[in-house]
Amino acid sequence: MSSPTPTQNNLLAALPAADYERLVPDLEQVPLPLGMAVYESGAKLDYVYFPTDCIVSLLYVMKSGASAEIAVVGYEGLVGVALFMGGESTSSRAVVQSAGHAYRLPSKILKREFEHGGPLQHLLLRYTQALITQMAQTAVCNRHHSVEQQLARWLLLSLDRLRSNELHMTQELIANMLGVRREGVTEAAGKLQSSGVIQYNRGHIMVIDRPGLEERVCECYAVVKRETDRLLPAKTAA
Amino acid sequence: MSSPTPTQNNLLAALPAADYERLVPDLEQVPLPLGMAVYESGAKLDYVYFPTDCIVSLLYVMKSGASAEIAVVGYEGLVGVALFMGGESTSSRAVVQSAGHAYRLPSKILKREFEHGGPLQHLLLRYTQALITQMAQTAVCNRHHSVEQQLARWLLLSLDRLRSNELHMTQELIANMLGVRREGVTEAAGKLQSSGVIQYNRGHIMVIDRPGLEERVCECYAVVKRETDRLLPAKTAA
DNA sequence: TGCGTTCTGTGCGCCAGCGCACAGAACGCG
DNA sequence: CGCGTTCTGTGCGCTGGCGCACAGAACGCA
Repeated sequence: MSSPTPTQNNLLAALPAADYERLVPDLEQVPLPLGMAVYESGAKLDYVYFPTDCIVSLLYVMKSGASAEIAVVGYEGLVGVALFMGGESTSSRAVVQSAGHAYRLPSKILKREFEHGGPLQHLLLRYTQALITQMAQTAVCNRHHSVEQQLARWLLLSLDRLRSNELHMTQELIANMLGVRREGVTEAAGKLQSSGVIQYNRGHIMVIDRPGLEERVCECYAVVKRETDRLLPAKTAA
Repeated sequence: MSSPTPTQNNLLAALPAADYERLVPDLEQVPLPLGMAVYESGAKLDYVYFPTDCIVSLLYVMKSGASAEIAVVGYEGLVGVALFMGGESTSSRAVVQSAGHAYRLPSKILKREFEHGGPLQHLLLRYTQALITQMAQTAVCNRHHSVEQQLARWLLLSLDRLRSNELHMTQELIANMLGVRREGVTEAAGKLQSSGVIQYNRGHIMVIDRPGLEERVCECYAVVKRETDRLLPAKTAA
């Protein structure tokens, strides 16, 4: 597997050529190993990250140690929206959930470009709105849906963001993301497996019947997907 | 009670004089009656609303009819961030939760001003980030905290946004916001009342011991408040 | 090959919150 | 003043998810 190019990130790919060319010299590819904290709660952001083949979870960790995922970011987005929103930091952490690579850009550069307005700014703001939709729907899902439905939603969202149908991830980790017990994930995954929708194997999950999975998911997935597609039409230019 | 002025909305009040003066002619005060849908899920936004003495809930209503509040907006913010984020619409509804007034501004005008960049843009984006924090924390709270804690959080957030210590609101409505049973609210409110923290009376709630209430709330309230205060320093200029 | 470690499956008892079904209490309209 | 309507309180039984405690299974390193 060769090293990914910047245009494998949809936001970078969607930039007008002129903007893209101006950014390229400052883009630096970095490997993002599993579990790495891309940024910590409350910390100032030195870089923003454009994932190409990894996923990063935004999650909040409570004083008690319990945690909950707020949103997940993959090749369709960037990590660090707080930078250009003006806050410089957020109360959540960003953790690599599936190892891979990202291009990072110094905060200063992104801010400068953002301030120019125009397509780059519009693109980033539209992405931010897609992220907002994801957060809102996470709140709703947390309130009303079963662990099984949430697991299905989480799988679909994650796999969409990896352009893949498999995932390396222990049940323990998934439980942390969903903010539920590990045993709850075991049970839910067991049901999905015995219905032939997924195949689970010690930290390796594979979706073998995507339509089947989509039948079992709650409406939350579709809401997020529809809104993401609406706000971020696939690659425009490079 | 005389009619509120635009500067009772913190965002409007924080604008530089020049920007404010430019907007004033297009600001129109409107009464927002209880229960009014300021905008519907998926609908195009014709106006944005700057509340002065009311609160508006952003909530998502599921196909089943069940609902959950995503965030609440008062004099500190505006309703309709999707407008300048580029989406023009959102998947949630905005419903008046406590009647009062707002100043509304035609979408076109706000968009034009936003595109100029500068203080107005920065202010709106910072507000949006505060809103994001609120949504994220709502997701966390929905996952991990008891109805009583959530009720406490909701009361504090709502009252902060009304600059008040009382609220007209039935338990039924609160239950809709929190996405729980009405009986659950009755029970939680009963506990708070018997500890002398609030006083409840047929659609009329009054906080009589705010420190007591703050002792019972989960950390989610403080996170949102701290972040809101950080991002939106109180009135700057008018 | 063997042994520790990590991951997954299972079986409890427990409890918060749900759904439902009423009863009383407060209000407001004619 | 009386009567319908709205709001609040209470009492069930039920269930999904929690916390805990193991046991087996797979892996990986020596």
